[in-house]
Amino acid sequence: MGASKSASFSEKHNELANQFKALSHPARIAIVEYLLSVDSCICGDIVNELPLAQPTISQHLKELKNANIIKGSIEGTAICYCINSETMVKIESYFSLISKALKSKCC
Amino acid sequence: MGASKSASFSEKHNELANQFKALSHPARIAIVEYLLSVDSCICGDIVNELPLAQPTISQHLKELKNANIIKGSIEGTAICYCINSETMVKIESYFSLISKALKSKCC
DNA sequence: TTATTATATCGTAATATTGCAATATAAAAA
DNA sequence: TTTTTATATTGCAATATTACGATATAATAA
Repeated sequence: MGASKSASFSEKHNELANQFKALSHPARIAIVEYLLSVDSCICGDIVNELPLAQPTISQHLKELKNANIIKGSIEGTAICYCINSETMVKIESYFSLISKALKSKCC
Repeated sequence: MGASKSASFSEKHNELANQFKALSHPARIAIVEYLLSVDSCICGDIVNELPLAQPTISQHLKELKNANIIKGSIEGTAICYCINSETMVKIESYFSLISKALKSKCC
C-alpha cells in the first residue's frame, strides 16, 4: 500500500506533524520570513518576492493558513496576511520542552 | 511540471525545510517523543512501540538521521538511537527568534 | 457598464512520499 | 558452522505534493 497511516497516531502527534509539514517547503519558509521582515501586516506583494507563479504561491499560502501558521484578512482588493504568533509560540514551547528534557540525559 | 524548485531558494531555507520535513509525519514525531521518554539512549525496540512494519520504521529512522534529528550508533546486534540535542536547540532558537520578532509587531 | 487588479480554483503532468513483502546483511548465540 | 536476532535495502503499488496554465471570482477604477 502507501499513504500515511495518520489514523494510527494520536491527535496531538498529527497536529504537530501537520504544522511541521506546512513549514517543510523552502517557499513556505521564505513566505514566513518575508512576512516577518515586513514592518506591518499589510502585504499583497508576496508574488513578486518569490520565484514562483501566482497560483503556486496562492496554494502555499493556503497550506500555511490551514496549518494556522499564518492568518489572512480581506483588505479591499488585496488580502492581508500575517504570522499567527500563537502557533509560533506553541511550537517554540514544544522545542523548549524537548531541549530541557534533553539536558537531563546522557548522549 | 511539478517537483520542488528547491534550487531557487537559499541554502538556509532549504536546510530548515528539510528538518521540518523530517518532523512532518506523526510516526516520526512519535519516534522522537519515544526516544525522549526512554531514560537512556539504549533503544532497539522502537519497532514494537509503533503500529508500523519494521522496514517502514527503518525508513523513518533513516530520514530522521539524514536530517540530523537523531543520531545512531552500533551497539552489538542492536543500534542505539538518540535525539541530536544540537539540532533541537537550533530549531528552538529559530522559533524563539520568530516569537521575539513578533512581539514588536501589530497583528 | 466595462476594464483593471488581486487572489483563488481547476485540471493535470511531473515528481516525491508512504508502507510493506521479500530479501539482504551482519553480529551474537547455539 | 548453523541458527537466531536486529536492522537495512530493494522493488513496487497507492497516494500525496508541487508547479503552473487556464480560468473563475470579486472588488475597485475608469
